[in-house]
Amino acid sequence: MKTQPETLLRMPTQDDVARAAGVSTATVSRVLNRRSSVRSELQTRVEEAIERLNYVPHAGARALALQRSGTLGAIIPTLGNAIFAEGIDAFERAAQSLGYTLLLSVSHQDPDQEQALVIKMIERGVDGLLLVGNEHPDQVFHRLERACLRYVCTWAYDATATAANIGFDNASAMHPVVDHLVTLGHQRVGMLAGIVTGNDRARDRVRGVRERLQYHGLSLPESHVVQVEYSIRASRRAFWQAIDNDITALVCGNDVLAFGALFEAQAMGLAVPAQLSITGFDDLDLAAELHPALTTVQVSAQQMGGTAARNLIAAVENQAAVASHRIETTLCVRQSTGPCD
Amino acid sequence: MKTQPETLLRMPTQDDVARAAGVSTATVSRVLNRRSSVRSELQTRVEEAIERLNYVPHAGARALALQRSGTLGAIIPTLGNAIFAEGIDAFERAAQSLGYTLLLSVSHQDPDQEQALVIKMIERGVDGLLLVGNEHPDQVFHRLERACLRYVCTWAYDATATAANIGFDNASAMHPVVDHLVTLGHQRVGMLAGIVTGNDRARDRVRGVRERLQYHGLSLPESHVVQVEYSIRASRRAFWQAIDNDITALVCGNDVLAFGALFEAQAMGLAVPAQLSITGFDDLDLAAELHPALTTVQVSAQQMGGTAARNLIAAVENQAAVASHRIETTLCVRQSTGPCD
DNA sequence: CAGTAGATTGTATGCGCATACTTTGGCTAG
DNA sequence: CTAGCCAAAGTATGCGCATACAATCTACTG
Repeated sequence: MKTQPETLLRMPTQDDVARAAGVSTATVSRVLNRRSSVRSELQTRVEEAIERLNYVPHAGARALALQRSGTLGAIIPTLGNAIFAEGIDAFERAAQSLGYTLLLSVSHQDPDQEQALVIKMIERGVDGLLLVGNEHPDQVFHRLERACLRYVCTWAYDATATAANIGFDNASAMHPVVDHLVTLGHQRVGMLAGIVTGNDRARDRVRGVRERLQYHGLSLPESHVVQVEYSIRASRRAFWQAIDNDITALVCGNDVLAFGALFEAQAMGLAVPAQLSITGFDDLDLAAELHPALTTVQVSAQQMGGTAARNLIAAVENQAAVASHRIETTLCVRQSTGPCD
Repeated sequence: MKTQPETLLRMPTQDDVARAAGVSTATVSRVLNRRSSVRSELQTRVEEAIERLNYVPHAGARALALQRSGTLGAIIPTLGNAIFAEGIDAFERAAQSLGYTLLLSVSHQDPDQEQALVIKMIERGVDGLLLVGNEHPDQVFHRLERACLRYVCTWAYDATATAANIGFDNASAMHPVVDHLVTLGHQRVGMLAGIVTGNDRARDRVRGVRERLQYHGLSLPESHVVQVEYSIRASRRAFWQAIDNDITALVCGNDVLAFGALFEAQAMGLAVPAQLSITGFDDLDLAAELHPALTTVQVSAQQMGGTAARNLIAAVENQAAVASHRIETTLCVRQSTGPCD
């Protein structure tokens, strides 16, 4: 008694549902999209058929007909950095709650790669795109504009940027750090920075430290800035180079670098903060738990990711421009900083 | 002299390219897909037109015509856990290098949510799907089978599982840990475990510890197992409850819990490992940097993610079943474990 | 009771692409 | 010199869905 026509050979389509429910495909579509009234009897008949057949609409076909995909894209430098993972987690959550799916790609800090990924995203027809930082190849912006694709640059806030920004001012976020150190009496400050090439956030943080030191009549010579790859290991190795110039305070471009500096200092018997003050940036969970707990700049990646998703989606759905948003940062003073000598 | 017909109103289509190059759409398609020979003169004419118009193929339409989307999906519990972030990073990288794009969703440990996300993934027409763990609602498996969708369960390896597994045996990975502790003379062992509900990995780790202790003639009573949410903070709070039963060694279900235990012990003046040995699981970067460095189980999330992507894609492209793969784990003995008293 | 606005439902079309099938043109073998 | 063949290009169709438009049916209004 095998009378199933075509089992498993093909995913059921709207047409199959229509036939099973004894209605037209238009009615099925209407039930699915609730954009038009359908007699409740037919409604349930269709719903039952959908259930029975395990029907699932085909997003590709939908995108083709609707000219919208219901997806949001994100291109980030890496997932290895906890702060990006956290931001993307929030971005995905907000997107999901508004019915959008996340397309995620990782550029590994390579501009060419990033450009290729942007094209991929356009192909995929994402409705909105999240990028990290304001520094991208011109071609990237051209293509995005050309495709009329809404996008937002995150992790940075620059009032003069042409792109929508959702983030914080990486330079001025460093000012309170410097103020804090100067108040504690520090005069010779060094910096363990992230790699600056192609990374406006890292560069702006260095700039912020330098400009604020100058404001206080101090300086941050190039020789006092050491660039390090993002890892505790690398940071530990670079630590000695960074404190070469008998410095009393070390500002780190992010928490991971600060962790490395702290561990290395402790391992070598350099007392923190008695002999050296150390600061971080990001306020990762770990920062508050260490001994001494790390003085650092807190920034809500959660809020940033969530806002980015919501603003992008609002822009898409209202045919409007993406709204920029400045995220606040806060200096968390803990025990890794103390008075100079 | 404005003679551009329809600028920016519409993305260019294959048709526009064909017209611009003076060929048919079929030829454009052939150039794009290189599946059939085209005279080199036409080839370049088409390529120039593509370049000139900034043409980008529409993935939705492509998926519709090809019945394949060129995307891989992944549904993970959270990105907040560094080890998942690392695994997904590798998964994405491998997928990207083979021409696939990643669709990522986060279930936040909610089975209903997960099921809804699986349906979303089917809608999106992903060619393959990565799940975490072997424990999922029946409906999830039914739907995946029904959709003839290749999928793989990661972070676990169970030879008896029906689904393809790419991961490690969470229970036996714990055996060397127990052996190590027993060799050091520990008799009373406690465990700080992850929340076990709906999490077969966490449960298997507890089981592994228990069965191995029994193998050594020891035991792990329920009262010696404390379940904790994944965070240093939560771990610190639960620490005292966990070592209540004058235990000499504390096995933690993951590194983050171990970090919390270690910090709390140190903060309260409990010497590690002199008074208490602590072990972790995952071997996060931080584990090796702490003082004392953490004895933990190393597992290559990198390898797991990469293998998952490659096996999924191979299965898709060869119309074959997904190959399971067992990942090795290694016990890294460091300084957080020592002889009992 | 005829007529009509309004509510439902059905029909037909196009979204952009890949490809089966068809046509064209250049060659070779007989 | 011509039938026959192969390569290259074009034509036409369908993938699954949403929706404009057409058709039908309902319930009132005058």
